[in-house]
Amino acid sequence: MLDPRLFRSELESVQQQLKRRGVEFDTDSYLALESRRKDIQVRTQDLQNERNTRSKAIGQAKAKGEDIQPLLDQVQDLGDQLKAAENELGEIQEQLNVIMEGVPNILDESVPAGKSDADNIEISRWGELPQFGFVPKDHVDLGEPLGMNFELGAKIASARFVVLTGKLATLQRAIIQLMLDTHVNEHGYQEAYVPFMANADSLRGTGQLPKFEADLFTVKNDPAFYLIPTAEVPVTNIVRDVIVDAKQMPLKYVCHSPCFRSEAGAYGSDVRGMIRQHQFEKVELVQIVTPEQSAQAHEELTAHAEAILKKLNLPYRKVLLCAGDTGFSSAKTYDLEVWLPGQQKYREISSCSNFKDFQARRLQARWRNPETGKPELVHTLNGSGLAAGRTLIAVMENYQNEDGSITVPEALRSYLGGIEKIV
RNA sequence: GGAGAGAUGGCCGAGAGGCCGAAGGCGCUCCCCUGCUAAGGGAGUAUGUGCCAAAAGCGCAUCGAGGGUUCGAAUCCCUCUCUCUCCGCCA
Repeated sequence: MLDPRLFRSELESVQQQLKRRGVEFDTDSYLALESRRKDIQVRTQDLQNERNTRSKAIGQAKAKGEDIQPLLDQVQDLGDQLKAAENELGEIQEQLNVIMEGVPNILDESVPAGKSDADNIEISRWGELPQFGFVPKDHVDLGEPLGMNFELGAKIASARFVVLTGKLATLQRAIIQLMLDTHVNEHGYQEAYVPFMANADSLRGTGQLPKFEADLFTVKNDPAFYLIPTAEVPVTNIVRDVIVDAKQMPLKYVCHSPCFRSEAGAYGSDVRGMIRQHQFEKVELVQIVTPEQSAQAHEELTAHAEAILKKLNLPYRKVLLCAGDTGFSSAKTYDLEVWLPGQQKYREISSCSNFKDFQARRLQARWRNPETGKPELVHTLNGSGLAAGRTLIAVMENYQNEDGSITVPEALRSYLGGIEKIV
């Protein structure tokens, strides 16, 4: 959510900013609603003030033993007026809230113009594309003989689920372990274990609700739970309604979790293989920082995700998302795309975003600025470090041999009992 | 699942219809005193929000959440959530 004061004082500039995303903000209906809000709020508070003053007078008169009946007569219809005003105010504020919650974050200045992923800007490339003396297979063909089974996933649950058995399952676990160990031991993150279901308040805090409910799986319960689409949700909500001690900043959490996504809008895309699943494993990096730290923290966090790709010697490129492709809550996002020889394409394996104070405002996540002594909104950031399922795919495809075996990357061998090949 | 107790500011804790945005303590900040240290004295110290360009100022709201009773609710009533204790069940 953006600062409501920004709308009141710099409406035109906000409208211009939103245009960069291709969002047309209807200032007329906003202004009409806002001026009603002002009128009614002032009237409501005046009435409340009057009630408070008169009630106090009644109390004092009673204490002196005076007759309070005349005073009671004076306030007779005040209650009804007040209730009507309060109700009207509540309705208007609700309407304003719906509008405000539907407005995406203001983009960082450095975000390039553009409409779709075709306009994203490649920042850098790393690693050498592997050369094969044969036609490389994709992970589906490679995986089948090794224990990757989509039919079983469909039988047990539905399409877009997979069963991994044997060394492939272990390989994925090893990948997760390598990521966690690296981020904890080398990058200074604190490991977190969190609920994999979250309530509506938490989803609202990180921006998935109310706008993106269709992307979530709901668990029947009263009130409903949602399966987390990313560990970002529970981890970032650690600081919801919290004033963080300045000494503890920045807070850096790393969390492995399964992620559940309905992929409602993705019919027909990436139906083959493990690229786009309803359930996948991810190691997520979350940072809670002060506003002045966030730009640098964003670069660092992205580098932390890159470090995993480097350890695994997987070729990748770093992309700065353009205005049209940057997510709703994000001010600026880097994607890391790993090379998949089976597709002859770079595919997203990590998305690292700086949300600035957008999530923090919804979350009421604050820190106490020692300079002002006042609580101020924190900045939140997160990024995949990395998506484990896609990392598994990337390892399989980049490390494949002509006989269909997979060479285990050096960095993972200690996690796999020293074996060098999966056959 | 059953029985009981509870939820008040950064923390502890008083408060039982009006004098309560809330005593007292701890912590923290500033000042004074003391040659160090320890101790002592004084002042300050919730959050959100409206009017306002902003500050100042003046309001409004908030005592787990939501409803209700009342001229007036931290306080009375109802519903819910969470925490703790005991019993049962359980990885």
